Amino acid sequence: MPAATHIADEELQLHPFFADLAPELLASAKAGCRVVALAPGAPLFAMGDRAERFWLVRRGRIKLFRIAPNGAEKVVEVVGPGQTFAEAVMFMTVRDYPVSAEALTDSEVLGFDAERFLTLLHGSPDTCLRLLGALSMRLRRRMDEIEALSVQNATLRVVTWLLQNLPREGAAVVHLEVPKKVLASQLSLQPETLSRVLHSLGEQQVIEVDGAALRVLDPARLRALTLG
Amino acid sequence: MPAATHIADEELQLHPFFADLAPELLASAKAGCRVVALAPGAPLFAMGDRAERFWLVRRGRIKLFRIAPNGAEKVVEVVGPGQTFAEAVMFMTVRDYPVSAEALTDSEVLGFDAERFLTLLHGSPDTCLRLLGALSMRLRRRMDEIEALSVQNATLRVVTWLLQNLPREGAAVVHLEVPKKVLASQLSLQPETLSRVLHSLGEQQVIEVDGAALRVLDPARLRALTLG
DNA sequence: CGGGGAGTTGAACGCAATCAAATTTAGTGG
DNA sequence: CCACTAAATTTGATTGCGTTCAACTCCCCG
Repeated sequence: MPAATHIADEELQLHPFFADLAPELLASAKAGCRVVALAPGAPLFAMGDRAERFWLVRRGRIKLFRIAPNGAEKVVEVVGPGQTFAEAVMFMTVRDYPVSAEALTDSEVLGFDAERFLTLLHGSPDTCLRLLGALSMRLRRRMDEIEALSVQNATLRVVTWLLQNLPREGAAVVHLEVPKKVLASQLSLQPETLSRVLHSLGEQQVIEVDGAALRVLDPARLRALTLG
Repeated sequence: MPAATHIADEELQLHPFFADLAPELLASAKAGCRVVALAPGAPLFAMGDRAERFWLVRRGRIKLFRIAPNGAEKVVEVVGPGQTFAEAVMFMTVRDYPVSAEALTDSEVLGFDAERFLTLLHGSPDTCLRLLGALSMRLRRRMDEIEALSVQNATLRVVTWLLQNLPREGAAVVHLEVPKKVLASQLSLQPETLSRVLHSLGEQQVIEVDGAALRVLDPARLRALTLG
């Protein structure tokens, strides 16, 4: 699919970071924007690269990950349409990407010039506050993850993830948007361990596993498991 | 020691968040400020409490931690003089503290009214940008920690911590500022495990343990361990 | 002296990682 | 539509690291 290089104001304004911008500031942001199309598996940037842009996903899914010195890969996050990533590098003195990014699926992302965006932030305290809100929420999620890694075992991490990804209403089914091994890495588990945990939860009649569809049979019991 | 209730402009301006503020804004921040003295072990707030203030340490050390449902305690961070904490709650819609805080030593902290500070941020984009920088750096550190928990074993976590806390120049000695069990919790280890790791590094002639003083005998070899 | 917390040491256990192999699924070209 | 290959996932067997439980030592402060 060819990249649509034109970017409508309306498309950007759907995102909080651009919603408050005065017309001339929005135009400036657009002027420094670049559209990038990515095939599945294609890299966008690598950890340590000089970070001159932050990104907004237009289509597809992008995997953010780190490679440890020993070669182990840890998936930090998977971002989808409408989500931004790597905004934080704009504000750091060492402006290097702290993660690598590559497409999981056929994707299209918008890259915004960090320097330019930083300049226009001076004229938009509202956008600054939205950014502060976004980073604060992310910080909290990271802290949740650190706690999970520190005190929860494999089953508990999977259960917590299920509960967090359960639709607020409607059928209690979680559809995996990524391969199981990617989910395993996000939860800091080996694929084998995730498989065993899901199997075990299935045996206990708590969930029902059908490929990428995880049906939660008993949400209450699932919640009870987290209060151990 | 009684709390000094007067707060000099100069004291605040040492901190980046206040350095850029126009005089009237600084005065406003001060007006909403409260001084709190804490004895060792005294709680400042608990996770889940309504967060109406963010804090600056004037003296002493404050432990930020979480208690998991199963009762396990995880120390997230220890903050010292000149450092702020819990700023992020200002920008979140659910304004509850995501951690608990208590004094490790005899301490004194300044608590700033979040609502008031949020208002004055509208008039100071520079301060907004400093906050964004601070949160971004913190976000990166959290990501480092997540990677460490995911891919490093106990020894590697201790070694990495040692390297990060080694003075840039001078004697290669790390003085523990907190009890070993607090450090263990920060590294998500049991106290017994930390003890064994330090003992083992001592046996290998990489470090020398003398109470709270950890002398690094061979920084190069320490660094080599991280490249495993 | 004596109590108590912090830290260390020892022994045994258990969870998840690792290694290995089978099996299912997905993707490709005929 | 099917055959074929590669990748994803599952299952089984084994190992090892860090936890857990328990006892002991060392200080510091009363």
